Amino acid sequence: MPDLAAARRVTAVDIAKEVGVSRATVGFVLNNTPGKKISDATRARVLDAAARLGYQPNRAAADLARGRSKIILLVLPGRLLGSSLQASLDESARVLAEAGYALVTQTGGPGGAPPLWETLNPDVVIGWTTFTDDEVASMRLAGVRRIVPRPGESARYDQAPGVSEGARMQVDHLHELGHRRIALASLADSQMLELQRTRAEAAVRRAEDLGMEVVGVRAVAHADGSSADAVRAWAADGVTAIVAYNDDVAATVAGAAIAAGLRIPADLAVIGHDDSPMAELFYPPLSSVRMDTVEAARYLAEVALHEADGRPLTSTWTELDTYVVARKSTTG
Amino acid sequence: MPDLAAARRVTAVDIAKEVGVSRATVGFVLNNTPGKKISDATRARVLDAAARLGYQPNRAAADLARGRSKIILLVLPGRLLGSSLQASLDESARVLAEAGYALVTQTGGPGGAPPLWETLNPDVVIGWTTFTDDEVASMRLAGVRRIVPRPGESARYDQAPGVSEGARMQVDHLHELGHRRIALASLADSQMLELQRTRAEAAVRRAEDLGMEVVGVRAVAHADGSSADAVRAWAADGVTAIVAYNDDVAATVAGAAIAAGLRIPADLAVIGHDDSPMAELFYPPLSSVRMDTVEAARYLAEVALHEADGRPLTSTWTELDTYVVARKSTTG
DNA sequence: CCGCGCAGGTAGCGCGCGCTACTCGCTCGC
DNA sequence: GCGAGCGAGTAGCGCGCGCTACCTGCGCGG
Repeated sequence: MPDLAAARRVTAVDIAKEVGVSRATVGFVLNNTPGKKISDATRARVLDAAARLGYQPNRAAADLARGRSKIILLVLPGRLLGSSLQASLDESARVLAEAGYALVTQTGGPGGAPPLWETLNPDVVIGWTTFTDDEVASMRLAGVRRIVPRPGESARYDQAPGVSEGARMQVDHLHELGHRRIALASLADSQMLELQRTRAEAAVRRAEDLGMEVVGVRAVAHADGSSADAVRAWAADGVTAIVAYNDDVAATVAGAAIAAGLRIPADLAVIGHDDSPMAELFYPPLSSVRMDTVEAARYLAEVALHEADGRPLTSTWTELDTYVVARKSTTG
Repeated sequence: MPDLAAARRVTAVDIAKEVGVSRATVGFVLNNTPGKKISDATRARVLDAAARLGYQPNRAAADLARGRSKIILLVLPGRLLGSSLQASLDESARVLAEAGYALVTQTGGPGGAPPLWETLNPDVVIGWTTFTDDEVASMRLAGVRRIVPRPGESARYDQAPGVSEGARMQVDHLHELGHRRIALASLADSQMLELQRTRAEAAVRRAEDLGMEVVGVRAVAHADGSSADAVRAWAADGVTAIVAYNDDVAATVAGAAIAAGLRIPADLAVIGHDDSPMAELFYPPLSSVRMDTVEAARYLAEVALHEADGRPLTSTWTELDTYVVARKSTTG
């Protein structure tokens, strides 16, 4: 039964005993407490003992003493967000982990599981879009003190280039290809109405600036026949290209168009957004807009550390790089 | 500056003072401590005060005193797993939240972000597949005591019907449609080699039992030309249907086939796995295999509570319901 | 009328760590 | 020669909660 010995976790006291110093000294060494001079000899012995004994600080105790946890909660709206971001989030997590923080992401909006901030006691909660007043109240009640974007500082994200820039580029792309009469396709059952509206507005504005005609916005779902209806209406209306809210919408539209006997892109060009894996897998491959999510993820980590540790912010959200990935759904 | 008052969170001491009882009493009431008699009158006053003051127990302190956290970490292998599961995970989270537990899911395998169990101090870690010895060692070091599936109890999941049943159903479906010569398509760059192999073996075995010919397994990627090559080879080989590892693979194959001028399913039928949203959005819509993830999610919550709270297990993994969703990629 | 038992509490320790407030001894400037 | 100053460390409190060990008053049997 070696479990008897292994059962108790190694604490700072064990290290102190082992080395022959006080527990406080151990703490100072392990935390690199600034303003505390510990001789290199002692420091080395403590670190050695910690490694040898396999010391792991007790999170709960540390959190309690510190008065805050080292958890950063990222709230993403459903799976609607480009999966490329999901991927580069790993990078953020790595950076944060280096600073001792755990990045927990929660997807899914209202009606789903109860928000993790109620139970996780995160130090910072970061949202992709602004939070509703109810959500903010709930966080406050749960003791969350750092919220990004700050309640009150209204929807910075929605106004940021990263959000509407993609929509503009979709339009530019179609314009370059000679399209002059376009329509917008959005998602019917979405929690992301605000984001959709923001993008749609940006697209319409750009199209008008370029002298293009915009027939309107249509909500599309693949379950009912709404996509078939939409395609028919567009065809009758002389529309030659569709700006889709995201790649799912683009695929729905493209599928319906093919089913209706239209050729893509000759009869109807379609461009999506987010450059999800499906954009490449679809046949014909879908043109899409890719955002430099690596940069976004890096920025995310920076904001988190700024809030949690007070580190300085060196860059801004606006530097998000966005570009069109042209594929056959527009270029043939 | 009302922050001065609001800054300090409400603790059990505040409630005790407010009600005029000891802090211990407050604790007994709030935790419904079994074996402790508290009069209904006092109980009501305590609960009332707690609600009025907006009391939220301090997670860190509770975890410290209890000696364990209330976090359950679920480790999923990448985004490869059917997204339908992802959705019904909300249900598990809800059940667990009711019991006071937070369900945190981590996706992404080795090479990605450092595992959350190192920083989150979860009470239970649940994996979709078995963990490697390294992972188990890392968890042990981090102080994780409850691991599912239990290290040692080898790969129950991989042998479970839920995992290979789908592969068998893919084959059955193609057999029913009259196909007698099939091939398997798998993913090239995957962290899920074990799962792929398990499924492939199951598919081959079933096909042989049914007297079908299996040409072999080909790894396919959409980036290089491997899918086009594969389609050409299959066509030359007289293969009439493809069993794809998942919907992404199915889409890749279907796209390559269409590009090569083949008709789907007349010249080549394709069936995917997981019934991801893209299966429905693809044109032609892809037949796929759907697993009853709601049931899986419910089971997951049950296992978690069994490990954490010692609640009894009432069902087993084997009851996972699996069925084919037939669409045009096989049925025309 | 005594004492026993039990409902209904209370006092306070322990969890492991962060960190402030102290001590101690030695060097160095004048 | 002496104290100021500093490097190097220690004692121990406080964080908020779970829970054990104890305490008290009251009803009731003998």
